[in-house]
Amino acid sequence: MSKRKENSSNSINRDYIIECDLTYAICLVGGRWKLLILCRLEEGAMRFSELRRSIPNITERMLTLQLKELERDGLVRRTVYAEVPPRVEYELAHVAKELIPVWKQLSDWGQRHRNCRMQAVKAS
Amino acid sequence: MSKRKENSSNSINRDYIIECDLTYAICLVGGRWKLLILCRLEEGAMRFSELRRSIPNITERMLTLQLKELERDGLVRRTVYAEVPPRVEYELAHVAKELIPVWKQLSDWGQRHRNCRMQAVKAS
DNA sequence: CTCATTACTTACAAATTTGTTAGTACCATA
DNA sequence: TATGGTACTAACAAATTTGTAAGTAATGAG
Repeated sequence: MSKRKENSSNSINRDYIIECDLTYAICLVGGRWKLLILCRLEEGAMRFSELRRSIPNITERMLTLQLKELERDGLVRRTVYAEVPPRVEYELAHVAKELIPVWKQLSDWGQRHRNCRMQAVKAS
Repeated sequence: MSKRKENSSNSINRDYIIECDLTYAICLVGGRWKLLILCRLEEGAMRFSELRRSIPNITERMLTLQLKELERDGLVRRTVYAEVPPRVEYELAHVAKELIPVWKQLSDWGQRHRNCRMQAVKAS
């Protein structure tokens, strides 16, 4: 999401894709780490380092990038406390909270789907 | 989704990501075109060429790729009719139909979010 | 015999996303 | 003075996704 080439077919298609409310929504929470981050914030605000520790595989760079995008897109609120060592907290914005029931359902569906698949594999 | 390098951190992280039911679900329908395709199939089966025409910007290659993945993941059923010229129809599998209400909600959320954003921009 | 249609496939290239490594500034503590 | 914690940033490289352009096989119509 850094530098994008304008007028590449690729970016033209991205623009086309987000005309649809559904794919627009998916773009906001898509990417490898975003929903994982959002889930962590469900219980309340967390510091950068807490998030980092709670998602072992993510790198600092990726966490920073994704948090920045989430903030830019209004899904996450960032609060800096003027302390030393620095303290920065992230929490779900209102719109993101509205999404919680939806991602619960998606998660349930994912679980069911996974089970179906496993059955299918067993049967073959 | 073609050749992947095993043991790259990238693919290790993908495996990690799909341990969570939610991100697993998102992976199944993620990618630029999948949900757009699934939406088209909501009303019933469609031929390859119909799909292609109904999504003007997609290339044949992308459509083929995404349909293959959707089929592999059990979201779409593919039926070949032994005719000439060939006729191949795609339709939502049962699991995918279960997802319809969820993507409706996501779509509604997307619309609301988009409106909020526009207001925010106007206000600034 | 030539052309058109359908549903693809292939080889390649461009663009984007993700990961690696090292570095920053601030201050507290040992 | 050296080290450690916090929340990052920057330069670079690797991996993956997406797009381009051309080609395939079967057959029917003209």
